[in-house]
Amino acid sequence: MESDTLDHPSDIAAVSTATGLAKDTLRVWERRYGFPQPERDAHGERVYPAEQVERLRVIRRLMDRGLRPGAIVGLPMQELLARHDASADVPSRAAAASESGTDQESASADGGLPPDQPERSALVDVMTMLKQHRVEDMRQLLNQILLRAGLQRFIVDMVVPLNGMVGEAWMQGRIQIFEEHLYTEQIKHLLRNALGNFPTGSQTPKVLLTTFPGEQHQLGLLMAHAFIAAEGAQCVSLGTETPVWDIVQAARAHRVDVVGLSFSAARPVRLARAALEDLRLRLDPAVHIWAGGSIWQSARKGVPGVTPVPDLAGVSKIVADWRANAGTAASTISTAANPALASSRT
Amino acid sequence: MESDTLDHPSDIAAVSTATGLAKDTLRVWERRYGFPQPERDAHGERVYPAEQVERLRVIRRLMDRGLRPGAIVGLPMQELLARHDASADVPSRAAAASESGTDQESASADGGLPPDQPERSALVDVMTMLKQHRVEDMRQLLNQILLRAGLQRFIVDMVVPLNGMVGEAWMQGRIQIFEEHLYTEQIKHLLRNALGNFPTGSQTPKVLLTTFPGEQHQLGLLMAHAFIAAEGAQCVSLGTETPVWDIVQAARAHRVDVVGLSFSAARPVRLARAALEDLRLRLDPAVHIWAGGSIWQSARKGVPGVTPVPDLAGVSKIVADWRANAGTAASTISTAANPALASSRT
DNA sequence: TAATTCAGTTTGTCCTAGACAAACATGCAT
DNA sequence: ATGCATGTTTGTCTAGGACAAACTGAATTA
Repeated sequence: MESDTLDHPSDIAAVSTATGLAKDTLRVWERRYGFPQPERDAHGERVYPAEQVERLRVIRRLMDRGLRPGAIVGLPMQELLARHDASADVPSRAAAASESGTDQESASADGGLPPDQPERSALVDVMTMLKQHRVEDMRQLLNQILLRAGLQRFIVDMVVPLNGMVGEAWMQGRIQIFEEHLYTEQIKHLLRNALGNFPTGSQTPKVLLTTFPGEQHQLGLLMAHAFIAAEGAQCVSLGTETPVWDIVQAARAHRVDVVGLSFSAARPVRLARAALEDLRLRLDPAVHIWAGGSIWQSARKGVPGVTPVPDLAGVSKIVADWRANAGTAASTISTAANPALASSRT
Repeated sequence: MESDTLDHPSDIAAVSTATGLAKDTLRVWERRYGFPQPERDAHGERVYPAEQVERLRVIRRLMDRGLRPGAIVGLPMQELLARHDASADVPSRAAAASESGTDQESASADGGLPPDQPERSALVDVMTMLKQHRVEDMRQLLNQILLRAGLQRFIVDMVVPLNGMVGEAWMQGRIQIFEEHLYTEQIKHLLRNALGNFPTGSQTPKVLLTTFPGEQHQLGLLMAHAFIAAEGAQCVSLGTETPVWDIVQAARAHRVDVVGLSFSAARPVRLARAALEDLRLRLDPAVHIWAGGSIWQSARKGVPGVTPVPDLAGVSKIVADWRANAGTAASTISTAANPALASSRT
């Protein structure tokens, strides 16, 4: 039961999708670090033993936490797990609570909520149910908490920590990928349902929500959507992966006040920044851009004309700010570096 | 209003994500067919003019309809659109009604429903609202039809044709990508909501639903989920892109009777077949595999031990069949070639 | 007429190895 | 402590060659 590590070798394409590492990257690592070191089939093509794939996945996880390939790629499994524990403790509470294999919006270790929530044990209960595949029970419990705590608190106190725990558990092999999928699916279901019952109030600001191409990241987007909607703003979601140009078009067509983008920690900061700059350039200067998600944990500098939203709890404030000085041209705001970092790095 | 074709050049990575064509493929086409023919930047790297990207997208669309690259890659835009109209008519009604840019489960041009549905005009209304960005009106109309027609008829009579129309409209430049996204998002919302109100009946069979890695394809999966749930079966959805091995684990853990996979027409048949064979091999022989979606329009042979579900209307029958001879080992069934083809090819 | 087999062609992906810019770390000066 | 100049790390791009799987279409058989 414990166990069954994937036991069959895969070609480079399979490894690439399984780990999220580009094929080019896999080849270049082999050249540079000597790992992975796949066998070759009759035709000279790479064949990766399952054990190496497993290691690659863990490496990927560590990288999402900010560790750099050169420091970890060669290491044996045991050592990797040790690094993992290490990185969970010291570097920053934010990074520790953050991230999940699933995908997730942001962490709010210091989100300004009572430290001893009554939901503490509920978290454990949910994990237990997940591990025992009691889907129906899990859904009921979550739903009950949602109703009791309200949408925003539910997200901050339950969903965010759960994302972390689920990712953690996967990393340590305590749960399988399919259980992670199952969890994600339930949460999405719940949030969508809750969202459906919200009046599509025509309050300001009107926010267009989506992600850039490459950011599949549904749960994060959905959490943002729910949070902003709960704040009384009017949301239009385009789903994930909208090309920049189409975001511009959509913003124009819907006459939105704000474009909200969601990012996961999983992708290179460089791409995100380039896309953001591109968007800022093409978008009407009067339209604000809010960029939320875990990139802000690894990015040092912000992007001119873009408001960083390092955690969900910050949403309320930003909406309030917007309402305070509505109509101000966006591109002059927040040229400064990301303030979120100042607090967590030390 | 009409227009704004994307007006800025992109590098190979951007083109790859924008068109869904692999980078290797883009390079090899250039070598073989002389198209695309990107310019080069100061560093000798490819820079694709917007016009070529546009053409590539149309080519991609035509390929999804079954046309082969060699026949169309060199052609100018005008000619491409002509081919498009041609392919919509003659080859097969199935292929014409099928496919959409969004993504879609299957077509049922001959799904056994009254040819003159009262919803005929509703389809046009929805398209109009979409083009005018009257999101709220659109949602209300769709919801109303859903309630009146019931889930299954709603999907077959509204969603499937709409998917086709939206894809069509995009192809002809009558709507933008973001409008397509918007449409998809609304439908997902609606279906999830409907699904949420369904009792999670513990009837047989118990079906595990997901897609293979690489198949992002949420809408198709969701439609299948809704359809099967409406049939009274018990569904567990893992969301999209579950690795084969994890499907096996999940099937075991949940003791399901059937594993249902959803496929889009967009991806190479070869990969799908390989994955299916792999899955068949690892899965308990008593568990049936249902493979639904538009692959069956381009695949000639079926896969041993896998039941093809070429269109949603077929689901009812297959569920009924299962109930009739429940418990029969699955791997002996349907070794024959795909029956769906016999009718459409001639 | 319809299904099979066989050759011939098309097509996507993989291979190697070199190059370079952007992101990062580090040390130095203010 | 903060700003700027290093040096290093790292992902992605390039080239043309190779090959197997998927397709086409004709010839064959039931």
